[in-house]
Amino acid sequence: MIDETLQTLKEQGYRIPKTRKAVLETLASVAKPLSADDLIKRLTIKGLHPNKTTIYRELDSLCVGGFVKEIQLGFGRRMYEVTSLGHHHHLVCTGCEKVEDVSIDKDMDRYEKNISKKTSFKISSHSLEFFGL
Amino acid sequence: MIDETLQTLKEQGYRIPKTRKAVLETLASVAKPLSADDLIKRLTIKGLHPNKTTIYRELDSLCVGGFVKEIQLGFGRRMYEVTSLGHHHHLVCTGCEKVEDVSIDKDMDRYEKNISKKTSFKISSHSLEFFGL
DNA sequence: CTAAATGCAAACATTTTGCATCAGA
DNA sequence: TCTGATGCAAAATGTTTGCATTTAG
Repeated sequence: MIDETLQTLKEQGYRIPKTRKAVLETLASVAKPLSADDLIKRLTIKGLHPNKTTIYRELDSLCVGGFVKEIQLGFGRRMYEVTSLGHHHHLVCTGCEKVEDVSIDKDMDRYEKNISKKTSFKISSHSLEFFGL
Repeated sequence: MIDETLQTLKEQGYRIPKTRKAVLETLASVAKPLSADDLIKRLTIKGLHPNKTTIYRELDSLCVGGFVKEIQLGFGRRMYEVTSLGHHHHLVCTGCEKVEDVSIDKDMDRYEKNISKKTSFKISSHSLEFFGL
């Protein structure tokens, strides 16, 4: 639930203006990657009229706080997802830009550890996308 | 060798102006993802002065032809690699943007097939990036 | 009250388009 | 020669910044 997230935000000194709440609610309920522009459209439907600057700043804050993360899908714009969905991968349709989630993580940890061992690279995350139709 | 690529290009009706040759040579010799701007800088050092429009168009053509592919590293700009390097994954330093290649593909095909079976999604490619320091 | 959040306009960075000109085969 | 490639200027996208104003707590 996002109530928990809001609580954490408050404790960290963030305030909870309606835009922030709506951004989190929207990202959580859609459960798909959205762009800044997607968010503006969805909030507008809800009767809010957030400035794009606000949305970009909002997404940035939430990323820094770890509540949201940015993902790269090759759409020519940044896409964002709530982290509370848990780690997963994406099926990306190269035709219509539709995105679905998949989780097939069993072996990924092993991979990461292997690579870290071999290369002394400190891995903090990975992203795996499948492209197709 | 890129001679082979150039030959293929010719057979497909492409011409081989010096910019195209230099773009392919550079991408092949650097063997790391480069942005349009990186390419312009490198070609300038080689005494060429390609217009950015030309470079973007060039990269686009080579992608369509399958000689080059675009990869998403979250740098805020598109990065390109020659496909002749073979499929591999990337270790991306989130501090300095340095990129290294890794190939750990043994199980990926199995994953792809599994997903295709379960979801009727036709996978044409995947990308896997590890982020860290 | 006061620091955080917002809006606006303008700046930035990257990529694309239209059109006239140039050049490889 | 003829079509593909190029250059230039301008526009389209997506994102960021500075600064004055508003607002949540």
